[in-house]
Amino acid sequence: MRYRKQIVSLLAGQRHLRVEEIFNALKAEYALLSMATVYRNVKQLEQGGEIWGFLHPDGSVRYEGVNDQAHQHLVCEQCGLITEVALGFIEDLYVSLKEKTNFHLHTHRLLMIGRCVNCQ
Amino acid sequence: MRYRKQIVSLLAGQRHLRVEEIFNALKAEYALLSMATVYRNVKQLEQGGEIWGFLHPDGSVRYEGVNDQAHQHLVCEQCGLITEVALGFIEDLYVSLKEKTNFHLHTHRLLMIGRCVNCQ
DNA sequence: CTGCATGCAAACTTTTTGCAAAATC
DNA sequence: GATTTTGCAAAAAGTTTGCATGCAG
Repeated sequence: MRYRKQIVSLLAGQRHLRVEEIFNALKAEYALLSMATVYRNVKQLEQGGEIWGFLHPDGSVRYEGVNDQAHQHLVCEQCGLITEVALGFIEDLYVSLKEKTNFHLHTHRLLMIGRCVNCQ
Repeated sequence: MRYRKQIVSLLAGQRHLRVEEIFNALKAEYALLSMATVYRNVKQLEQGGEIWGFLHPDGSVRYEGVNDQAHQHLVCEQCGLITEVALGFIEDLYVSLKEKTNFHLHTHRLLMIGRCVNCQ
């Protein structure tokens, strides 16, 4: 996985990219790169928990880096702007879910959809 | 949209179905039904906020009904089992986000991924 | 009637796979 | 050298669209 690091760092910068966008970004540097490779790398990184994908309200699958900083998404349904916020209390869930339901949480994805400041 | 109601009630029953599964379920009753129609209906229902889709960890897009009962998902990454739980405090978010960031929340999707009781 | 929803087939888009060449260890 | 990763091309999924027909208001 020669491209592993590049993909991770691409996604580390607060970005939510489609596979094709990742491809284009890397393509600039590695002209020979193929989509198949990007798909393979993305899938492995996702399974390894280093990045994750979610369904954007526009219908596309987007990926972002999993950083230690727990954070959640505000997605504007009008313009697509994604803002990340930190909602600390989510962490409490991990503990209480384990206690109450014996469900062992590994990770979570909170997508909050609405209208951003500019689109109201 | 002749199939609107059937799709909504199919998804109302605690189910998380792929488009193809919706198609198969309705196909039993309406032999002539085509996938295109299901896609068209699903998309319209989604845009209308009656159902919504999310990316299941297995990679497929699944839909579920939006019922008044706010609820969240526990998805087992091992067996795929989806459990729904009600986490009341999420509602507080709507108010506090509006106050703090002026982001007007319309809806949210919380996916919690981990291991269910049987798969630990 | 008039207009919107549907079925069908074709066109796209997105994602996966087989395999030989190349890179890695 | 043996093993893993890559490019390419082709195939398989998944999704959308054009158009003639059918159903609903």
